[in-house]
Formats: sequence, structure tokens, C-alpha cells
Amino acid sequence: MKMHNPPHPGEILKGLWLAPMDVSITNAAKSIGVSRRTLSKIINKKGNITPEMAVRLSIALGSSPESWLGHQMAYDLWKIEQNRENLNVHPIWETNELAGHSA
Amino acid sequence: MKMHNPPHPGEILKGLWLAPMDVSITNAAKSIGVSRRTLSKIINKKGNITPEMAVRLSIALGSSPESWLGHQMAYDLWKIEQNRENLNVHPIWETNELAGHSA
DNA sequence: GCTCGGTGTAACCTTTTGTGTTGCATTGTG
DNA sequence: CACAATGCAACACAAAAGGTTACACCGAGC
Repeated sequence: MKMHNPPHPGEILKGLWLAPMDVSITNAAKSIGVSRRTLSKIINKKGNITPEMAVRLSIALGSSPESWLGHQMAYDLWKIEQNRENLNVHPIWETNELAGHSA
Repeated sequence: MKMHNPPHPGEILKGLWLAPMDVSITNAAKSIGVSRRTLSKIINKKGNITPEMAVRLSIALGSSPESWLGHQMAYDLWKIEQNRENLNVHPIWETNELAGHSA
């Protein structure tokens, strides 16, 4: 029952790169070729890791783009699964409405 | 060297659900609660699997949302990696410009 | 031949998101 | 004080996702 809120990729980015390597957002942004604003938003959890950002990070930091996008995926899915009910979708094998549902 | 173009999620969806279970796009769309257009676009590789769609599919089909989003991720990353060069990003450990770059 | 379900898709609309540039106020440090 | 770093707002732009409507095409069945 994965109940825990997955960390926002920005936190990971900060904890794995900026903080330990003591790099400023300003410089990190330059390193990966995006504006300070774009990286700042991600670090402050106001922006997401796009596929392109994932590749930029993987090139700059050496990790796999899959891992970066994976963090984003986990984060996104977690948010949506919170609203699972609101989607009002049901398993197709139960939707066969073979039996019941009178009306 | 993963050289192969990952299949578009739409193809997978078609091959794993619509085709084998002989379900029409129209009905499948109803099953997951989206418009015919939305599903049609995905099946025809004109649309992508969003986190929400991934959850809808996972609920309806019983698979994990991660797997669906994962297909999309692989597809997206593959496209972008084709342009790897255009991103003009370089490993930070090479950017330390310790040695060279006279000017 | 006509009718109808299924389909692809265009047109139109709204909302959200990503990114860039500027500029400003704040904060921490030398 | 001076400066670098930062969060953030304002503005502009392009793209993407989703919905509704409507239209034309196809194949099956009557």
C-alpha cells in the first residue's frame, strides 16, 4: 500500500546535486541550459521534470533519464491516485454488467 | 544501445485490449470515461498517455499505471534522445573547465 | 440501395503547462 | 555598502490535453 507521498523531483534534484555539490540554482541552470526560472520552479516544487529536462539532467549528471522521469511519474501518479474515485472508472470485467443493474 | 523505436502506447493499447478483446474504440472510450476522440487519438498515435489516462487504464484493465506511463515515458525519451545533440548540454565534470578553454 | 455503427479528423474552445525575458524586493556575505 | 543568489510576479508564446460537433467514408446487414 504505498502510502507515502513520493518526493517531488525538485527535492531529489536539490538533495542529490545542488546541496551536496554546493551549486547555486543560477549555475545549475546554466549547466543544463535552461533559464534560472525554469530550474528554480522545479527546485521549489512549482515545476515538473519534462522528458527534455530528464535528458538534460542525465547528460549533465550522468544518471539515466528514465530515473528522472520516473521520479516525476511516481509523483504525478500519486497525486492522481488520490482522486482515483473521481475518475469513476471501473474494471471492464465488472462492467460486463452480466448480472445485475436492474434499471 | 537501445536503438529501437519504442512502440507508441497506442499500439500497445490496441494490441493488448481492443484487438484481442474485439472492443471498439467507441466502447473502450466509454469504459474508461473519456471521449471517443481522446482514445482515438491515442490509438492512432496522435495522442499520449497522460498520468490520468494511465490510472484510468490501470483501473479498467487491471494493469499498473506505472506500466502505462512507462510506455509513454520510453516513447517520449526516445524521441528526445534523437535530438540529444541539440540540447547542447555537457557533463558537469567536463564543464569544470579546469584545464583548457584559453579565452 | 439504403441504413447504421464505427471511425478518423477537422474546427472550435478552454485550461494548463512549459519556457523565456525582465524586473523587483529580500537576504546573506564580504 | 555592494553584490550574488533567489523567489516571484508580469508578460508573451507555443504546445498539449480534453470536450463537443459535425462531416465524410467504410463495411455489414436488411
